[in-house]
Amino acid sequence: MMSNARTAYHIHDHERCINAALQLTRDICQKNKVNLTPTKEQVLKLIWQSHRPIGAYQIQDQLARISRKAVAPPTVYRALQFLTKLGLIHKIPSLNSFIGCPFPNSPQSNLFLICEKCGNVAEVSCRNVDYLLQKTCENANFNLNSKNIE
Amino acid sequence: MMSNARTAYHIHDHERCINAALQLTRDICQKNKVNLTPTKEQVLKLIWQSHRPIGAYQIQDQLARISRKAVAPPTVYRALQFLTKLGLIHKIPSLNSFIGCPFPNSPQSNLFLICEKCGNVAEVSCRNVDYLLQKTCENANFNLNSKNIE
DNA sequence: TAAAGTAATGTTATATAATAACGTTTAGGT
DNA sequence: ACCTAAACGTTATTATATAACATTACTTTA
Repeated sequence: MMSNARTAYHIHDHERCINAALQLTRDICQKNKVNLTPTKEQVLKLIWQSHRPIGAYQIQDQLARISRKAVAPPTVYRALQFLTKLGLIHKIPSLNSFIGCPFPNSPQSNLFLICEKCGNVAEVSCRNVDYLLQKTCENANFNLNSKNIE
Repeated sequence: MMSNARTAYHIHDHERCINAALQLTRDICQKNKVNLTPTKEQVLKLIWQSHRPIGAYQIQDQLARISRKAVAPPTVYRALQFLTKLGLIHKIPSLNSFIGCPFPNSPQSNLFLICEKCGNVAEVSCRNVDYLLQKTCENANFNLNSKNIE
């Protein structure tokens, strides 16, 4: 089982989280031959500023403040789509907000532990869960393509 | 394992689904000593018109047509909240829409199988899945209060 | 039955989230 | 310098959800 629950809910050196995410992001962009523009990188940083998911319009505000100019929603949503496609961030549908993926290279489990107290979200990747859900879907004659567990 | 996948994705006598849901709803309202008003019942019926989840504003349109008068969003959202609290319907966050619960009395699993082809949604209640998720959360030192699996 | 209380509904306005459509800029490649 | 494609900007609009307050309707009881 892979999880960032240990760090996500506890005090830790968050700079390391950010740096790790940035490094992974650069690697993955290079591998995929796509261009991580300043705006996109900034959006990623804003998402990684904490382990709390952030909404698109919060990102918009902060991005506008940092870049000292108006930012329209499409700018933000473009970056979000870009990052999502690469598996670098996830949308948490029930919160209409976005969280950085701590292990974008691993087979995506998309199992999120949302803390009701602090609002932080940890991600878990667990073979057992994946396997059981796969089996459960097969039982229902259902072909599992993607999943989201909150 | 409990599931309505057999019926949900196949041709069946849907009147039976609707009647069963209505009967269960009336029972549950009586048991909880709450008042199932005509509007609320109508909303439930609209949700149960198919196994495809329906959005609040689709409900609004149809409700307005049926009752031959304007219906504002709060009317719909109030009914939705009422039905949700009783476990009679569920919101599918990733679709911003609502689906009838086929077994509102059973311990809620909230595991939804969303068909990418037909859009129909089946619900599954499975002890194994519940148990494994519970365990997984415990491993992460996490106390599971509610879940949503799509 | 009148008054008071409470549950339900109506009404208006607004907040929040997301996308469509189209124009402009900009960074390489030739 | 010119072309092209990707990225970004701009304006407008659609979709989803809730806040705040007024009104109605039903119930209970003095």
